Amino acid sequence: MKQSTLFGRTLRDAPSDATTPGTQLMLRAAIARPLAAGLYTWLPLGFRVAEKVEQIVREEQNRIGAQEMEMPVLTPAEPWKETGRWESLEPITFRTADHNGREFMVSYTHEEFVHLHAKQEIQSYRQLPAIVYHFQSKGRDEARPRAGLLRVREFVMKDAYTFDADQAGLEKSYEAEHGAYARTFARMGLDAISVESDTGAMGGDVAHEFQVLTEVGEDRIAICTNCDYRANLEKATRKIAPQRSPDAIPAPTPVATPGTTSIEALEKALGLPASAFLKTLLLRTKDGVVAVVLPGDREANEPKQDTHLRDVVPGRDFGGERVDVHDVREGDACPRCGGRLEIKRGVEVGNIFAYGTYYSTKLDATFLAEDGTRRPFVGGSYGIGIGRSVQTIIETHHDERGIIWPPSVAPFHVHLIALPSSDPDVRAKSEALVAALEREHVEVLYDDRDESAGVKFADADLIGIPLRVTVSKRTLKEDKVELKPRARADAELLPQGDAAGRIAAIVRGWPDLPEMGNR
RNA sequence: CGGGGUGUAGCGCAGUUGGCAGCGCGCAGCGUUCGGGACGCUGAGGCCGUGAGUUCAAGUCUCACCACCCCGACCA
Repeated sequence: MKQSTLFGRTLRDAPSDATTPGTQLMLRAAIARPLAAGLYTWLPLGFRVAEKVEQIVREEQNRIGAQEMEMPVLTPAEPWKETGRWESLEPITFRTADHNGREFMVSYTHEEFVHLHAKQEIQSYRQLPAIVYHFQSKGRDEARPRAGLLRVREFVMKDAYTFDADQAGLEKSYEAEHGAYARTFARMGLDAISVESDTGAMGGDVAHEFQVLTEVGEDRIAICTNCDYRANLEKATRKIAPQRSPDAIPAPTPVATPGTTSIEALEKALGLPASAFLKTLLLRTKDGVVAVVLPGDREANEPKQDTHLRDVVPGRDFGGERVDVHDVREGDACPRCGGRLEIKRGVEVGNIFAYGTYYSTKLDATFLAEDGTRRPFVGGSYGIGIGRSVQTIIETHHDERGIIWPPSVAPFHVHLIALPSSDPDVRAKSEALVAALEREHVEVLYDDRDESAGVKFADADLIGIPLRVTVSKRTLKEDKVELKPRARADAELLPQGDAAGRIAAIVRGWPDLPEMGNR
């Protein structure tokens, strides 16, 4: 590929609204361009990366026996209505209707439809377990897209769906996907950790997110410094210190607190720490209004009342259901081992979710079991955001000059720089080397532009292809070419004659490369 | 959805009390350069986000709207 014809130019300055380092580099290196808020176009360089990320995901799904298929972007309303999601997803989905008024949703996910297919294609327990997956665009009407490709309104997601005959089967499939995810992210150079996550409003039993810890992440993860407990803050809990015995505390007495409507004000007025207070929040839920009582130092809402009670002990002085609805913070005790919890930011690059028979019972998706009864499929779904993964790779693989792609996902293997490209000899030798490398299936971006050395090197550092090969008048004088890995500071000179072979050997030695075929 | 910010050339920005719309980079042509974002000369490129209003005169003042970004809320 000649760089002079590349569609997409590098930018010396990042647009001023690009805030994260990765977003700035993504734009500067011509990976993708914004089209509207939360909508991005992959430029050729970025598209190549996205395809490699996809291919790695594909290979790891195939490895566990998952079968690739594809379901449409536009989905009919009726199945969504059967599961109740047509209504519940209303605020965050794009909808449309055809000319006859039939309603559609831009696919948000595909549980409903894959279940309908499973119902048709799988008749017997003998056909189970089954795992299918596809790569498909998802639409989400995010109120606030942010940070380049990290949070967008349309993105390609790999989503896989497992179908099993029973809970034990589901657990096996879930484990298989969990392992596939670990291999997938490791291959693309992402240090993703698996954390316990909230199963959402859908109920369900078990869910994990694969999180890459980075400052630009929008999720907060509680991590135990002592054991392997790791959970999204949405799900995280803590060990609560035992309470003092109620017997030591006198009966509650009213304390006048006119105008004191916040815990902060109470701390000042009564000279006690926030943790000494209880506060009540009224939450409007679909089942009516619910009162929640929390320790005063958790959350920041303001109960509106001008009298407070002193010496109140939960259980003794009031009743109610004990539920875990408070937040967890840095320094809290690990619920598992009592160790210290740290809070870190992370990007959720993937999630896996065992929902059991939630969808199959609603959609009447059943199979004939060994004992002759009809049973609902026991399922799970498993997502990986492709664009978000690419952006996260950039966020975690760069230096002050530019991107440093892991070889497995780099847009090209070699960036070959002719210096100067106006020199006929340099040009001829460069093109011969490009041809020799391509014969060895090495992917080469050939900088044939009539630019100064500074511009070419700066672009090479910015674009971040793993190997930089320089063919110049200077190196040719010694009958050599220069090889410099992007990730290292030092370069070496290779004899021109076996440069192609040496470089191809390095590329073949890289682990984790996806099988892209000839390109 | 609440709060804040920004809209001027492809990108980064300046534009004074309202008085001919500018700079740097990039782009085109010519020439000199050629190992870390070279230099000279010449040039192209603008619905100043949109619409009303005030004024002799609006990039600049007023109002409304739109878009984008940031914080929060919401959300796989």
